[in-house]
Amino acid sequence: MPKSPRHPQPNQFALSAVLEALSDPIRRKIVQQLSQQGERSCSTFGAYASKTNLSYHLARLRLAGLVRIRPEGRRRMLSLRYDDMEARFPGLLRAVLASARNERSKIKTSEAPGRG
Amino acid sequence: MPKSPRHPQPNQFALSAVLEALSDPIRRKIVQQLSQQGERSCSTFGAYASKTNLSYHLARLRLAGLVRIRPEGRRRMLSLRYDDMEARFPGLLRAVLASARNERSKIKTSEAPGRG
DNA sequence: GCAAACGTCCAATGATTCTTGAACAATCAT
DNA sequence: ATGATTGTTCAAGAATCATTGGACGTTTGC
Repeated sequence: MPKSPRHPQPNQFALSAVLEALSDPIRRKIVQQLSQQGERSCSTFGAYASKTNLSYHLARLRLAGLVRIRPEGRRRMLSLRYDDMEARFPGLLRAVLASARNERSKIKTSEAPGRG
Repeated sequence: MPKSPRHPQPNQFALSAVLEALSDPIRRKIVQQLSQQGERSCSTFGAYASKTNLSYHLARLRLAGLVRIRPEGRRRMLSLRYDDMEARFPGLLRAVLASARNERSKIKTSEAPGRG
């Protein structure tokens, strides 16, 4: 694998890039998992996209400042840059994660209360 | 002008559509102005894009659930659907608006502490 | 060195998005 | 009805994004 990739600093984060990154369901899912389960290798997310495509999505998350990628052996460990995001855009990531959780339980809201 | 356009209900709002809508600087600027100055006519935002292009951006905001468009005479009045957004995705719009305000004051952060 | 495991980089393709201009529609004033 | 105002709709082009396959680089193990 190539060298360690570039990571922007918090004061370089662009709101447009962050929102674009989070607007994609695959990328949002990855961010969600990282927030729940902590650091993980790229291959953990192999089910969400092909190898190449996953690399593309991870690069977008990285360039937006949302994730950090750290080489370890022949793997690359992914982690959420929650604190950096919080420093730059307070409350934003938290709100998006909460909204994503909330949306999952969207199906069926008003209708047929029935008995169950 | 055609009939009154379609507006989705809060339980139909999609997080991806909302984040996509807010990821564009022009659309975010419009949302920002609406949040600060209340209801306004489309033409108020004529400086941000051409007539046709503006109509396109406003349609995206509308379909995402972010704005309501109401015909009044020969104008169309725009307003932010803040409460509907808050009901569907609590804290999200507030966080984005705060982030947008914050970003504006980004230029020059760490450098030349000097004496002032 | 050679092969397998894990990912990245590049070029190409298909799908969306953004932007524009021309034509159309509704309202207001004369 | 005529014309000006205010926006929408349609078709088309430019730009960007998403996805894929093939080649390549790095680490691990024989």
